[in-house]
Amino acid sequence: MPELPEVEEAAQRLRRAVVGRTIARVQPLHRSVAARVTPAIARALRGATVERVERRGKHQLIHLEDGRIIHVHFRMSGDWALLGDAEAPRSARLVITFTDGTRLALVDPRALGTVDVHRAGAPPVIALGPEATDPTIDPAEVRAQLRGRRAPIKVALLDQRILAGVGNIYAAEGLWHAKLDPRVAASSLTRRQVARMLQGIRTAMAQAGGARYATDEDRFAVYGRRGEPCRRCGTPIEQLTQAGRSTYFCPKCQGARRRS
DNA sequence: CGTATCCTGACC
DNA sequence: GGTCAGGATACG
Repeated sequence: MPELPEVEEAAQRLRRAVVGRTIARVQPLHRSVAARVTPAIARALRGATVERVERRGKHQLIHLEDGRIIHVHFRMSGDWALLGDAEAPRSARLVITFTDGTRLALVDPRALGTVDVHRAGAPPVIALGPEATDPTIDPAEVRAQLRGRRAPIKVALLDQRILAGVGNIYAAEGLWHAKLDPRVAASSLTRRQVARMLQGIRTAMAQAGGARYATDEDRFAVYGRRGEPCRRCGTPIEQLTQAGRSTYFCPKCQGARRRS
């Protein structure tokens, strides 16, 4: 499931599965896909060969040799599944069959994911900030982006134009690592605090991408842990709602009054 | 700016 | 039955 580390992992599986292969058949199985991949568009994909797979933030771009691009976004619950000979699961929203028999499914229980086919020469325009995992990001530039934004920092982080790939979980996790209060105005962060926040997000994402944990419980420091003791100071983790999304944080070590 | 909305499933 | 989900956008 899908924030930057998970989409990156999915894109790698996709790459291994489809680069160099030729599409034999495209079957939209739900209106979430069929609304944009019409029967004519699906038919026209037959015979096209995949040249490469690119990830930008949480977006995946399947570049075809003829210049067309299949643009996929998992939204809340999308993922790739290789079907083999198995029947497509109930949650499959799109199945692509390749000439060598490879069968790839977009599984997406909530059916909020999107698939768009762009014709050659008309690539998608996606407004994204720098990749959240990029260690060369200049904190001063991110701070400049955050100036004049009255939203709380946690809400601003969900705007993909600030940092590409940060979602609700890693926004909370990154702020915890950086000991920053999710409620403070984005515009109030110092350059130093922004630098710490960037490091915190990278730390959180690196932990997700690295060792696999047995359960979700061990993967996150604060996300989904309301009432459990903070790993740093033991204070119970609190949950609040910001812009309609849950935010988890430690009221003590992410307190508003602490400086740098 | 916050809120509703798309859609389905899991859980209380 | 209601509420809540790791996303993004169209609203008012």
